[in-house]
Amino acid sequence: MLDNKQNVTMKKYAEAKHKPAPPTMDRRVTRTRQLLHAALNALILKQSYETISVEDICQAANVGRSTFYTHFSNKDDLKRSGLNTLQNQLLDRQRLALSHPHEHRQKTLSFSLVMFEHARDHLDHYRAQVGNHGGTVALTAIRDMLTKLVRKEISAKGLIGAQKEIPREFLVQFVVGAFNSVLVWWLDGGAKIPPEQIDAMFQDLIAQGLRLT
Amino acid sequence: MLDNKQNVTMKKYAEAKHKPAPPTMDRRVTRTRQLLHAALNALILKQSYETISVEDICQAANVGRSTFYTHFSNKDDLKRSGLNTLQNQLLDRQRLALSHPHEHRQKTLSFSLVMFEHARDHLDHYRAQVGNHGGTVALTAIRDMLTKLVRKEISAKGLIGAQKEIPREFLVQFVVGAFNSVLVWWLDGGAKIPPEQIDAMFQDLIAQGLRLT
DNA sequence: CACCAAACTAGACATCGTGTCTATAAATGA
DNA sequence: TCATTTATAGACACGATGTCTAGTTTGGTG
Repeated sequence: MLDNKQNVTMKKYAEAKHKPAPPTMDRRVTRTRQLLHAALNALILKQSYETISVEDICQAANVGRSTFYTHFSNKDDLKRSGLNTLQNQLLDRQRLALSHPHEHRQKTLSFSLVMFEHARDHLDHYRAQVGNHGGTVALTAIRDMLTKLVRKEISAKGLIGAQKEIPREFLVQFVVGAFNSVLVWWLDGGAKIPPEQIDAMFQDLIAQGLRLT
Repeated sequence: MLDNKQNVTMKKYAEAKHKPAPPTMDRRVTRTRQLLHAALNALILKQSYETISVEDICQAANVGRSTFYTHFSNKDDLKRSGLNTLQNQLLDRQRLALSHPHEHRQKTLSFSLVMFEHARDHLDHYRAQVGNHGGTVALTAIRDMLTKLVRKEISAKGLIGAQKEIPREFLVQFVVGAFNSVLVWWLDGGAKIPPEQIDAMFQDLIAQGLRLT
């Protein structure tokens, strides 16, 4: 029932979740997918993700609607797939950064700068995928990934005084929520502030708190 | 074109955005709306908001689908309308709290405790409307409201040292993001921790920052 | 270059959810 | 009781989704 001829053929390229990319990929496949991703990203910058139809994407990409469904099972699938590329790059950088423990300042969370920089380097993708217009799909994915990262970073470090009695998960949610919010704001504003600077601001608030008079 | 007989009649009760409630309301109207709200809230606790159809809601409420549309223009409208009730109550409490300046601790943001308490007092509503299953509608609304509140609170107070150079809006986004995230986490977990305690934790992190060793 | 397998495509199809409208029955409040 | 307001079933047009078929085009390989 499920083994449709077309689907079976395309499964050859099925992105096995975490393997890099199949050795060689038919040019047409590459082209089509790239066109669809680009089209979606372009559309998101103009209208909200929810209001975009598969038809719209195909039209913008100049690709037949039938073709869309041989590559992706629906709109969310397309979006997620685009996000995965970014995510893997990001995780690679993250690992790289952590593998240099000499620069690893102790009292600091290290995930944020890497992420701000990565976002700057792929600004268009990020604005579409993660910005306000991008809908829930990407934000959920990013949030999940961040949550794991932060959980690990916080667990690896100790806490001082009264904060020992605060549930770890509370801290994680606090940090991730604050970061996510700031990131979206930064992206929607066009990422005018340089990564190092916005990260410094974020680190300052995380470490020092909000100092009101 | 737009003046349909039914719509015109129902407009009598149109909630004029911020006026309290019409003097007398037909029993049937009250009953129907209440049923629909309850049904939606109940459904949200079982499945995600996006997957719920108007048909589903009507079935759960035991109300004709035609009837639905004489009261609300769509699913989001119903949701928002439910949220408005909560919001107005919350804003009232907020005003009340601010009108007692003697308890008004200076170096502190005051919105959070009021909100945690209000959430505790209407837990079922909140879990449905604001929790993770609740979709984007409510979160957006809550976020907007919070943003205004926090913006006002921060502007009213001064900042110390390096933080003077951080954009106000950055601070606002940081605080709102952190709070929202914590609130959702708390609600999804069943709000086991008492409001005073979770607020103390929040205030501690906002004021002192994350103290890592 | 010629060929075959793989990818593209238009278009048909069934299905579902939406929002509007009409005509009728039922409930309400005066 | 009675005029008015609601509730309702059901029909309708519409648009989007996901599947499928049959025919065309394309790219990689021998």
